[in-house]
Amino acid sequence: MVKSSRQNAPAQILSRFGIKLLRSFYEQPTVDVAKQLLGKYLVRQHPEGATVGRIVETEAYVGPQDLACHASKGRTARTEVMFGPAGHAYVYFIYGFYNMLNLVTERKNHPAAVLIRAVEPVTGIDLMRARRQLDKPRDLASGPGKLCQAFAIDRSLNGADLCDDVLYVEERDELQPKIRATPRIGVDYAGKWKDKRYRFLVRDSDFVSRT
DNA sequence: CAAGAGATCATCT
DNA sequence: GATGATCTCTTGA
Repeated sequence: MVKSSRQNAPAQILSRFGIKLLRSFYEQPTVDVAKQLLGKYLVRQHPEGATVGRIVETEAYVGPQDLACHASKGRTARTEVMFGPAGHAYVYFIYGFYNMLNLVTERKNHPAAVLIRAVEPVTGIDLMRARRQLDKPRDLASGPGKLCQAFAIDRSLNGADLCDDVLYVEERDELQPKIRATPRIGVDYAGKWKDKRYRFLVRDSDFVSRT
């Protein structure tokens, strides 16, 4: 018995646990990172329990020239993290209510990041329900503000290293899903940059913020 | 279902 | 003093 279950162990480990993404992943061009994050798993460790979600929607904010990117306004206290090395969280507060989670990309002094807009709840669903005061899995993390609420992500995580153990992304045993690209949401002020197709969605996912 | 308003505060002018 | 990488609720068809 013991022997036969040991024989099965490697495959089980590969499918049940993922491999944490390395900093080199985040150092790639921002659009590539945004696309490749789809189908990977956002993991948040927390005293109340872990929450995990399959990333189904992202947006790329590619640098200071991108008028939708906060860094286009210059280097300030808020945007400082984006000017640092890749593989850190950029979390900011907006509209007086919501936090937004971004993952910093590219090299030091090139301010760019990927906004995580929606995940499909996988682990810790009851914890997400409690935090969101909602039952339906589809509504738990189908938007950047909702997902931060469900995952207990706030500005205390601004600057967190994604190569540590509190907040990170892992790859599981899954091929990259089919992708759809659209303009980004809520950036009408960004001139010619507002029409760039820098929003990426998993095709056919029911867990995106909007279609 | 679509459209609109209101909530509420950190950040930058 | 204005605004925003949003969400939820209300209204009305």
